[in-house]
Amino acid sequence: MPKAYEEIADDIRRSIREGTRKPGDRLPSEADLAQHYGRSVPTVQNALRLLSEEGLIDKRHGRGTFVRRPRTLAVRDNGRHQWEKNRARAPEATRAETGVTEHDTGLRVDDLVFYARYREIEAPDELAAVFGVRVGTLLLERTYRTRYAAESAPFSLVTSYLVREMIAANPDLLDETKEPWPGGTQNQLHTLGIEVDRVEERLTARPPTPEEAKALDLPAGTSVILLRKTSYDIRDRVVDVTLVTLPGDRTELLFTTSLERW
Amino acid sequence: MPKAYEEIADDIRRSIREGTRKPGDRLPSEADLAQHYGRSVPTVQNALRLLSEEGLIDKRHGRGTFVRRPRTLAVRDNGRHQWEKNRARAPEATRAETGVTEHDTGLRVDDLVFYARYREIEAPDELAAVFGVRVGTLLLERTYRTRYAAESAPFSLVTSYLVREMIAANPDLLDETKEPWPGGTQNQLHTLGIEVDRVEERLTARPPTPEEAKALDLPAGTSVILLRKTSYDIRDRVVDVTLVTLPGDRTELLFTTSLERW
DNA sequence: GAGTGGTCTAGACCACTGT
DNA sequence: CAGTGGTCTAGACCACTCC
Repeated sequence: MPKAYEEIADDIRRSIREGTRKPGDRLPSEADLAQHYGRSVPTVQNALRLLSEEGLIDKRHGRGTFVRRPRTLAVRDNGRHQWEKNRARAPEATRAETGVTEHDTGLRVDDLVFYARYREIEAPDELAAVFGVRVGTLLLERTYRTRYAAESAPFSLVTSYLVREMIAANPDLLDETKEPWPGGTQNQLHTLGIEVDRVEERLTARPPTPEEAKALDLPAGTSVILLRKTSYDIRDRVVDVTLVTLPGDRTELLFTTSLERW
Repeated sequence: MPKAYEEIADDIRRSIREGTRKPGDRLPSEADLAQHYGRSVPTVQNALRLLSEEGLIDKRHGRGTFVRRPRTLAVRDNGRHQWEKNRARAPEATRAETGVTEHDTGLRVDDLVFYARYREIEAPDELAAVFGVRVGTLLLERTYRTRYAAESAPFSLVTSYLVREMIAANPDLLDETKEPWPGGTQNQLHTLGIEVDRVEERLTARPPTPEEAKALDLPAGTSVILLRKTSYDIRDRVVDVTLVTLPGDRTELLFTTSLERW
């Protein structure tokens, strides 16, 4: 026994994949679709919800249902880490010109709006273990939001953790009003004589929580990519842990792995 | 005006986050919840669907609704590429012992069931551009499915493309019955004198298509990670393009970037 | 067979959008 | 204001699971 809402969804999905309906096209109203398929409105809504969850359509209250346009804007390249390291010892003027974010997006500093908040917290179990410190050790938690000047939602949620004691020798690093810091975290660590040796990034993906969907202005039918970046210095200490939440429909991550020559 | 189904969803979501309801717990039946909240059954179903999309609960027909257990099984590490390169020149006995998949998952060859299909296709626009060949050039398309012996669904969908002319010198490479090939693609290329220099991996995430959900046996409320791997040889030619679809709830990707010393 | 979730209806009323 | 999607009801019947 074929399920009515799946049949309707299959039919519309096919029309989108085949190109009969193009990105940006408006679908008939739910009432019209109900009549066309000889079903009730809730059944049609059921079908449309399925397609919405798959990311194929956008429903807009009061306006209609539209075929979604695919999009990917920012590319985040792991070459950024070497790039940032090279900049860490450059003169301030050079560092202030362009940051990693502009390096990623190809935009200029003026196109972006930056926000940072610092807070001190006591290390919970998990972070204490990663940093190799006792539970309760003071950490500096730094929260960042960056968005396009033209848009209202940030394009990533970033939280970074540092061990307070490790960086306290430079009081400027505890002061959120010094952000955005020219040259980024690697330059900040450089002022303390810390050299970053390697960066580990762990990735997973899942549907957004309601809070994430709201903060990143994500439509239904999108995923978030969770990135956990751990920086090690040349003495193999963990010097920074950063958690990043990225919108799956607007982000591409690029990792290049160079191999040793034979 | 608060929406009833959101209030119900918020209430249950809170109970899960706070730990009042633990992973594996069964929720009351929809009828019971409807009575408890003084709402109709469809409204309760609406709330539960929301939580299901978020990946918090699992609905199982005829059995009940359960708090989902988080899981991550396989870790895919970009160290795998150097590891595979080192093996590419090893004796066959060594190569046959362990493949990259076992390297990733920590399992033994016996725990896995392997499947491969080869097919020749004419290069479409996009692949032709990547390989730097004319549209219509013959490519070898290799489709792989690997699954745990104990489970029915594979844990990834893999499709690899090679330029037929580039590999035809070794007829064994055109024969799917030679799979699984000890030492993997890098050893296959090595038999032709091709040395892989670097690997580029591009990642995005999105909800699964119905086909992907079925093939990977994905429950509602999960995402897929799409990985597109491009291998370059030491002459900077593209020698392999591989598309991988991974279940977001069972996979963690790990990338390590080493930086040059000062 | 009892209990669970899955599908569907017919219709009401609300909320948002654009004219 | 007309048209659109959003929410909700009360109840029917089906399909799956387990005892």
